Amino acid sequence: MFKDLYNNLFDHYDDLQWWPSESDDETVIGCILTQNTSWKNVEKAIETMKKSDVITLNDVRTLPVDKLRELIRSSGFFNQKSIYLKEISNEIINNYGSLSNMKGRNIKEIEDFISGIKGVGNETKESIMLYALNYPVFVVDAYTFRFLERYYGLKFTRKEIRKITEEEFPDVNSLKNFHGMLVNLGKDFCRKQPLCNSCFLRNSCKTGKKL
DNA sequence: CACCAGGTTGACC
DNA sequence: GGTCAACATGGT
Repeated sequence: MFKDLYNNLFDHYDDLQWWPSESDDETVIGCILTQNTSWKNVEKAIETMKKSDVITLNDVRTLPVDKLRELIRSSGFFNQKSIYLKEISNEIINNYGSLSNMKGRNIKEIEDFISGIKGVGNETKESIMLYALNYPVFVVDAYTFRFLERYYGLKFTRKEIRKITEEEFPDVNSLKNFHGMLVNLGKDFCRKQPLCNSCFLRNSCKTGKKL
């Protein structure tokens, strides 16, 4: 169902090598910080953290929450995100010791565990599963819902999107790239006409933006 | 000035 | 089950 779409996107974007980060720990941190926030603001926050040598989940775990809150200020929602970062770092380290110890386990066990962490909703969970832990889980975000509805003229539920994508693209690299391409597509078009079929995958667009 | 960004929570129905 | 305000910074 989505294979043609994937191939069309791939022709334009190629392999995007998502998620942009230098480590699995940083991926998890980015997953929390990017909640309803532009990636630019997240990059600033991560840079600020790095300057204070806060790089790993264990660094986050041992840092006082007040200090952490100031480091991530630029990412917005810093009061709740600083708590979320402390929560997920504590949970992962206390229960598994590290992210690498969570890899290769029963997928449902890990998905249920992550779901139980405060501050981790569906999309954050899916992002961590796919990009930090390499489980074959598709990430369904706001761009995905908006785009698929316009592109196919159908409304999809999260469950449906995950079922279709995970059956059609069982390899994690395709799932990673598919989500990354959809995010880039969402950024390349304005919100009011994000999916503009008349311009999708063409050189010009009525909105004035180009793909 | 208004609106949005790679969402989540808790309250409410 | 679904809906909704609150959360906060930085860019356009």
